[in-house]
Amino acid sequence: MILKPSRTTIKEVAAAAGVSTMTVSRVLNERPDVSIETRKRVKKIIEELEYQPSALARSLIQQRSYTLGVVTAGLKHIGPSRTLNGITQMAEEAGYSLLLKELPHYHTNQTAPILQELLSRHVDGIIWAVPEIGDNHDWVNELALPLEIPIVFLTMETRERLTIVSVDNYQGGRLVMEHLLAQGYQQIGHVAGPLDWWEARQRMAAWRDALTERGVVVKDAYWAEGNWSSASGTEAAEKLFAQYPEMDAIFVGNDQMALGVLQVIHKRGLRIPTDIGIVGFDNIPEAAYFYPALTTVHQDQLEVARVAMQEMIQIVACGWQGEEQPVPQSIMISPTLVVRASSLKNL
Amino acid sequence: MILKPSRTTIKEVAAAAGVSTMTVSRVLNERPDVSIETRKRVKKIIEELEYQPSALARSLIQQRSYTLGVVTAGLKHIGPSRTLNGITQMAEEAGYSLLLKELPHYHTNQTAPILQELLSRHVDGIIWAVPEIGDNHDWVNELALPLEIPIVFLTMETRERLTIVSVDNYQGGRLVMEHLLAQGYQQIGHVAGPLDWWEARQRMAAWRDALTERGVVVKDAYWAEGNWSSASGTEAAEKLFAQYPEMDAIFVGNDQMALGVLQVIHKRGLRIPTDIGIVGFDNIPEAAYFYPALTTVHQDQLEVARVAMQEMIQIVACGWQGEEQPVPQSIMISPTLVVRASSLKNL
DNA sequence: CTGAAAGCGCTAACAC
DNA sequence: GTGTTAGCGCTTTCAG
Repeated sequence: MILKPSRTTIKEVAAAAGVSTMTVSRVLNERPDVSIETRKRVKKIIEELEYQPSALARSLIQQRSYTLGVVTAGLKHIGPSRTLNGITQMAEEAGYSLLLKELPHYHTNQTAPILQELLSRHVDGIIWAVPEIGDNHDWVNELALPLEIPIVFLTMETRERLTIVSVDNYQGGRLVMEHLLAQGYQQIGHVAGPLDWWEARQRMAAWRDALTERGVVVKDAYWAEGNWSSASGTEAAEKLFAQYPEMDAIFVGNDQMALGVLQVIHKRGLRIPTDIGIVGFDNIPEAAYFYPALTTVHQDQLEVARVAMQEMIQIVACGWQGEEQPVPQSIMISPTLVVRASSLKNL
Repeated sequence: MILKPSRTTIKEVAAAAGVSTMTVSRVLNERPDVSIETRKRVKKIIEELEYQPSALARSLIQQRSYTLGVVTAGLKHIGPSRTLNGITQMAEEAGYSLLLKELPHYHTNQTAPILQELLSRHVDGIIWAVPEIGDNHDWVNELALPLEIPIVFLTMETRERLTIVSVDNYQGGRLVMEHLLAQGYQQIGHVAGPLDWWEARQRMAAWRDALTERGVVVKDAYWAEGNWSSASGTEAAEKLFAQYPEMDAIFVGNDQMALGVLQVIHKRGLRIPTDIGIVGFDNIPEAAYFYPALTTVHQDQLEVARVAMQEMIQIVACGWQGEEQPVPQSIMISPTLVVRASSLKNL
């Protein structure tokens, strides 16, 4: 089969079939009110001419494009790209095309032009898949609320009147702590991600709360802040060992930092998990092959995308049918703990 | 500022400014033939109404959308997402929007519908960023050649009449081998990626050629095939040690498999790089924090994207101006060797 | 310098 | 069942 660009128009098909463009249109849209014969004839011509209707022209007249805008950031990191992977799959399944924008930085005050551009391309909705860091979501009340098309946020702190889908990082942290405590670890330190990240704060809060509930008075010496990189994990671990020598376990804010932590532990000649237990967060593919294999928290990004897409479609459908929109809500997806050798003191 | 969807039309602007839509259009497109006063007045109204022209309507009439289709696969892996990252950056810079499609699998015979859909949305060109595996590019002669819009392929074997941009995997492999030989390693084994991948074959060919040039008769016992995963790296390493005990270095097809290989080496109590040297490929962020830090080959995906976008823009521009198209060519981007502890026998 | 008419490719609304 | 008219939002062409 040879593809031509969609330059064959409905007019040519109509002419070739000896009918009006309207009839061709009806055939294309599988309307019932076309006689069997005409339908057959038109379909044959469509095949022959390899006619492909213009989604652009359709979008224009139907005021609906079946296209969603996706805004992301930090695609070169595994987290955002996993999220995007989930979105592409769900969008495909739902019959939507995606218009992709990647922010140059996590922080950008250029959100208005980006929304403008997506709007100018008549997207039916927007998925904002940029992690919440510092004040990089401060624009939402000003810009997102008045937007007449739906916008669904991923990985953002709960806010009134907005539709948000996030993995429950706090719960993930609690899973880690329950596990470590159940294994008999007592002196649990924490390597936090950068605390301007909402996710890092959630994970840390879980650590702090779990300890506090056990009656531990959490001191500043018990934790150190990293920046998600393995290098920062190394630094943080050195610091922690210096200021908290009794430490017998570390809850590390992500797997990459955990890798850096492991290095420090090996250099110090400590045994894992006997002398010290380690747990990470994210379940990157490599984590199962760290030395030792790393216990970590798995986030189901496909599930996040599925829920986000469901919400989106529901809102779009309601707007389309003139029905009342569902109340915006914040939905949390539960993560799961993947237990491996690095934290299994009791075998 | 409050954004409305782009429902403010050029008509309303024209009415509010007391001019025809044509004049507004001229102002929008910065045409010179509008009086200063009229221009000012129109611009003011545009501001006030927050008017945003419809890119859709423009695309329809101009027969040009300033949109490119991007087809990718395996986004959840770091390689493809890095590539996509480069593409988004370069597209933004060039003023193009991106319509993203992710194939459900690397092998799919559903390429025609995907091209069709992109065409129906009037993309100006297509970037096919799916790695070449088995016969998953066999459709190109049939479908891509007759396409009236340009299509640029990434990471594909050279083919006549097609525009292709790839990292030179063969050269990368040669860099690895030069380095290992220079370090004094003699018995160099290879853990290949899955050999239906073009990239894996290129890397392996470099290994084989380098040894052959040194007068080594390459035996089947000297290599094993993996599937890119750390698990397969472990298996391959076990197999290699069994069938090639004299081995003093391993060139591993990617970093993730190298991680699995490292595990095996540690369990066997061998010292790196004294007893055995290891080199990977890809330079994933974690590689610098493997134990020991991994020597590997870095691929500049941003450069790949830049070159691909340049080619694309050039071809589009020529088609637009009715000029002759440049001759399709296959462009190779040189990778670089990142030397770390895992292969530094001589310090 | 400005506007009127025509039309990009398609479909909603109404005829017949 | 089918065709006609009108128009989505914009720009091209040509008149003035």
